[in-house]
Amino acid sequence: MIKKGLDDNFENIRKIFTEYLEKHAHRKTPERYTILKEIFATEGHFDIETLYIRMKNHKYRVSRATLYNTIELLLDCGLVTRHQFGTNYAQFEKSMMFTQHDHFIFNDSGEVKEFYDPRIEAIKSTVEETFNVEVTHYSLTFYGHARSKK
Amino acid sequence: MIKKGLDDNFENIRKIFTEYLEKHAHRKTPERYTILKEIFATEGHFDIETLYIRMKNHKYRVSRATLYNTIELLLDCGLVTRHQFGTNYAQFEKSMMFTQHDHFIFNDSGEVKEFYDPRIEAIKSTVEETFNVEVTHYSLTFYGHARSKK
DNA sequence: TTAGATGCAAACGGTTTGCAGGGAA
DNA sequence: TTCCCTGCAAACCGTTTGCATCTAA
Repeated sequence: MIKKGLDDNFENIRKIFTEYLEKHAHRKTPERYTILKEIFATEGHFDIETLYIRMKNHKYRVSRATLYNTIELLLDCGLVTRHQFGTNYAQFEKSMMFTQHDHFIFNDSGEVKEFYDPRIEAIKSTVEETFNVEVTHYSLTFYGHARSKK
Repeated sequence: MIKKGLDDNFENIRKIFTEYLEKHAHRKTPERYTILKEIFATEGHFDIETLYIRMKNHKYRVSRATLYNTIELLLDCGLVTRHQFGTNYAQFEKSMMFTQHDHFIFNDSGEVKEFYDPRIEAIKSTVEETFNVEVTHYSLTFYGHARSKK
């Protein structure tokens, strides 16, 4: 049951990607679909190198160039989100349609926690009014460490 | 009057840096003080390359290596803050002791606006309680564009 | 058939590092 | 005098690009 649900969900993702590719007259290559599948098959955040290694381990050889190229498309159609957690390399995660969230990063390990606080929307609105702008996206990240137990 | 006030303020900054260097048994080299001065003499955000060029124009030749080295010290003693606005290079700004603020970035030009909304503190507290952590710092950045006038 | 995509490797650009020479303590 | 710091240039590493080859349409 659950398995089927997940499959159905991925079918939907696949369809979104297909529609996007068709709309923009991009080719539907097997590489692109395999990358999409690999990304949606795993949880959490990843960087390009990790994804590259993972696909190698799964016996599917793609070039880094194609990974960068495809990630670009996935970002453009909203299926993947890009983060830059204070480092000089990018991290990504599959978009979770109905669960907008922000991040807490452990200073030492880099471990990522997710949360959502609706009050951020109020701040966003205020910023939009203050500068007379339209916010397209935002990034809220807290950094810190476990509380020292007393 | 105002000029004097600024100078006094910089004297104070200088003193903070000196105390930091002494405390950590780091040498008080002229390069380090010149870099500090250059950073506090200008407004807004900057990256290493910009600072490098600017110092060259002011007829003071420093190596990039020394800039990176010194910035590290300034970050460590809290006189400078580091940002990574979604790019793969870092931007910095002098710390403004009494004016905590966040950023709005224009997607096209990269222009930076600053704001402060106290409601972020409430979100921070909630995150600390939720994950039982202590937040050491955070980053809140909105990205967007000017409102299209109708 | 052909324009767009892939794979490979070289180029790029910000940052880091190794090392010889220089200067603060 | 000592050894930390500086300047220079090479190394690093994530990302981008050029190009020959391949393939979806």
